[in-house]
Amino acid sequence: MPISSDLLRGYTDAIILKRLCGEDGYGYQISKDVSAMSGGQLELKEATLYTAFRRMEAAGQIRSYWGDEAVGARRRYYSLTEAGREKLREEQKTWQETRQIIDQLLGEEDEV
Amino acid sequence: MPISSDLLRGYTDAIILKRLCGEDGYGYQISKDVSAMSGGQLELKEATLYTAFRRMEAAGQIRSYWGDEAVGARRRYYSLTEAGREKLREEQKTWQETRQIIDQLLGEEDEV
DNA sequence: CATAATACATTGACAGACGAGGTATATAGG
DNA sequence: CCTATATACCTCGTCTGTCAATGTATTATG
Repeated sequence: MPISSDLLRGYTDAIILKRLCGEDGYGYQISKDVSAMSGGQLELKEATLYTAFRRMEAAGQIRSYWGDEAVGARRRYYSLTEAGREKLREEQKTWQETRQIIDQLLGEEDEV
Repeated sequence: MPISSDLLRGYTDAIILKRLCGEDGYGYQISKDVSAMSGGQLELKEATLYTAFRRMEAAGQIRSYWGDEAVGARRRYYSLTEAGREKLREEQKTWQETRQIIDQLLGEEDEV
């Protein structure tokens, strides 16, 4: 049973930025990478993915360029900008805070 | 700087259910309790709160009744149903999984 | 007697997620 | 050769949760 995407709302961007942190990537690949990294539990839907790319490119957090594949379908690669790197740092910090608060507010399962 | 509620999206219900787990409560009180329990970092906005009450009551997770205050403004109290208790357990479990996945996908701040 | 705190509630706008639909290329199997 | 599958891109319209704005009423405080 995959994780409800509604619970991930707001973290899509951060997850993509983190993936782009090491090296550039393209949509389909990023989707598969994230899926693999979560043990198949999280799957970024295509519509969600491309919406995020548009949003982040408009915000100057990523840049895109077409790959020069000789064969196969064309790929649009994305790379992190300095603003994107900064955004990622912020998001990671926010996540730590958010995590702590929810932990505190939800308590332990055996307390119910 | 309070936590963006957009990052909490989907957890509002769970947070309220958890608060109602110990004893019944009314809107304004729950709002203040949650605020206090988060060290003032999370504030459930009124519109969000009442939307959540309607949603959860319709789903049979909570029940409501008017208090019998002799003085002061009337209060509508909410209590957890068995379905609500079950829902809370599920949400807590989901949170543990979600937390782990995001941790894994976002990595450490100093890795950026 | 005005202000603030308590306490309830609704409406309409906004933003993110995503199902459904579309395009095109390459490969493997029958 | 044809079909199915995988790769790879994209958009439109819908749904849902959040929240600013707005409204009501009661009680206490200065």
